[in-house]
Amino acid sequence: MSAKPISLKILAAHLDLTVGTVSRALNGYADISPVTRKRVKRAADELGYRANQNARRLSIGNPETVGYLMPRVSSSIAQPFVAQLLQGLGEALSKRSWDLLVVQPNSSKDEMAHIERMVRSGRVGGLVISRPLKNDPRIRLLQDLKCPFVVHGRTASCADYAWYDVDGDDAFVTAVNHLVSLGHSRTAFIGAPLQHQFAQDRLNGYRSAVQENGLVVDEDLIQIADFSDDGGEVATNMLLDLPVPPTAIVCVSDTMALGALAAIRSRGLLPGVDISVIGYDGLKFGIHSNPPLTTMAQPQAHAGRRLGDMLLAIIDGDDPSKHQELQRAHLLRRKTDGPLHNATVQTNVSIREEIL
Amino acid sequence: MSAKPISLKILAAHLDLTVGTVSRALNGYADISPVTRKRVKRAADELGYRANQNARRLSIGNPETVGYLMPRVSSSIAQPFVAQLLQGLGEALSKRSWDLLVVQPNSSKDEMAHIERMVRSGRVGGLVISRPLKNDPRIRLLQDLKCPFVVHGRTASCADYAWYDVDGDDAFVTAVNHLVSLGHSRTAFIGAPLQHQFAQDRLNGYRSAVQENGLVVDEDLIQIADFSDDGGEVATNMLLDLPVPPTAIVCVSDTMALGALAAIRSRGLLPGVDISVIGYDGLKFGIHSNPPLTTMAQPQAHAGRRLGDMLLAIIDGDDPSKHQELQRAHLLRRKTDGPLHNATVQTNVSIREEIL
DNA sequence: CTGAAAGCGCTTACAG
DNA sequence: CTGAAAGCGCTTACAG
Repeated sequence: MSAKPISLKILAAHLDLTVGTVSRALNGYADISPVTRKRVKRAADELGYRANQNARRLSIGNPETVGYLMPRVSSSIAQPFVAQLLQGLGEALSKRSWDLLVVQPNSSKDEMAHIERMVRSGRVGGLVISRPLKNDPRIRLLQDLKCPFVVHGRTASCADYAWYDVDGDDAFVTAVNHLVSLGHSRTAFIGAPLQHQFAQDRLNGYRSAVQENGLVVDEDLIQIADFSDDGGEVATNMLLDLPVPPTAIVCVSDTMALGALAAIRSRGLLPGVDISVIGYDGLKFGIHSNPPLTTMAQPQAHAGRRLGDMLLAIIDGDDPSKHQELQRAHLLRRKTDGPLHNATVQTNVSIREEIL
Repeated sequence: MSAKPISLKILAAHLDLTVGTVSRALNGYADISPVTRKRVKRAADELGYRANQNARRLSIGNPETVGYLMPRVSSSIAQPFVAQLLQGLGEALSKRSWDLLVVQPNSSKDEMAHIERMVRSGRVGGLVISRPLKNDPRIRLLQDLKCPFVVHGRTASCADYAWYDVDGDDAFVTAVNHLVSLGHSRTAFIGAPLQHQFAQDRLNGYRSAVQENGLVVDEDLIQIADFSDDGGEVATNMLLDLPVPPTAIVCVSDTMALGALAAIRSRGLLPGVDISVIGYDGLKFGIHSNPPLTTMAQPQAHAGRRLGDMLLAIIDGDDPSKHQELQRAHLLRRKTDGPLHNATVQTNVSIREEIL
């Protein structure tokens, strides 16, 4: 189908030189006379010669490629960060003109098999993985395979590998403190399934912040749901049905927070006035929600870039544990956080009494 | 850094066979005795042998890899479709265990260079590109290089290559007709820069629908702006400042429509009541806008999958022009479209008079 | 400064 | 049914 590319051999023949000489000229070896170097480069340009990468990489024994394991199918709203991450990774790799391979596994088993195949077949020199589970088998596998890797996120015991993460614990302390300062003493937490380490971290932050403010953690105020807007909506409905509903909610993601807003509005309540909601991520979309979503914004523009740089450094021989970067999220106030509104703080018991 | 993978040579030595025999056994050649085939496969499994892909691909002369050219940095809201597309492409390729390479160029020049390098260096056997320009140099280049490719979107003269597109012309006819049926006779169009073919297609649909309904195209009602929510907001403000503002607006994307909603709300008007707005894309996020966004939804879940299948078929030798697929968008009514509301249809002239 | 040759790890006609 | 050998297109010591 595609036109046969010209090889080093025919370029050499064209120049009346040997392939070895041409190769060295092209690769800037010092022991080539300036004049033939010029000649060779010119001819290569003219003929559009490009070294075959499979051959080159086989020869030098380096795949010059890293792989990115896409997070498995999550809610369609949640994906925007993937494009940004790829962008950053690509930038980092392009400085050395390495390639970026993406892999999307269907199941956990599949994922493990993919990893093993990728590294054993010499296709990649390193891997980046996202959103680790609490006890992530991929990390163990990569360590066993002695394959350089970096993780976007981190697990509880993360001392011996490289990672880039945003401090979810800290973020939720900030969020809860902010709500307390607005007068809220019943703040609920809407979380994602706890096998994800990030879900656990954020819950930990919530718990410790509640306690540090001299309040008691009410387990009824902790709702774990599907990591989606629908999940957020379901969880919020549970909370609003409590005998004593919360006056504020922190959500593990902006997407879930959008579901929370929907549930709140559907009851005729006003987010930010009757009930405060704080999301997490800082998605730009939150500007357009109803009302605009207050959120803990994470500085994720550089994540891909940093992860790429780290991985390259590790492949070059750096100690992975030297490459660990913890960023902080910051409170981005829009319109869904507000002072405790006493008039509307009523229990469902009293509402029911009114109805009866 | 990474553990040295075991090669065919050492696997063969381990089995007391030659590499040729082992290779054929592994690749299921018929002329290998069943018993040694079993023996070989078992040993391969036990030792975790995986054929080195650079060597294999060099030998068979097939990169077994396709590349995806990421659209250049667009607004962060607009990116979600990238993840979906990659997912679909990955699925299609995985059936034959081909690899997916992603490339993100920084400039148009950079992009052309990338393409040339990718194909000339034998890194990819085919390429998929997104969002073609009206006269897209990438298409010409790929044709010159005789490199199999498919395009996500299409240009005006698209007879001789493979593409998958959603009919933007048709979609805007549908949108305008719908608004006309609601009583709107002054519908504006908010578009993106016209070098993008999709922007032109959608404008064409708008124009012809207006005319087909016996109305006159008012050039003041056509606003081209930056392809972002801010662009949509700016354009809408221009429209609302007209002596006789429109009563409805169709937008070239949901993202721009969100900006339109913001501009409308900021004037104390109600989208869907005072002014109708219809977006394009069908982003799930539109459920959460204020109010929920009516949109022309495109069935993009399968785009990646289809494009991947097409590309593979073309690489196998199919005629590219046999692979052209045009999907239709459908009207997804949420809350921003409504009947013409006479009470609020007032020109700015009258508003100004009130103020004076 | 350039050439001749070995090697990277596979696949695949060709013998036997 | 298996072995011996050539070849894929590069890179890189080693001679000279």
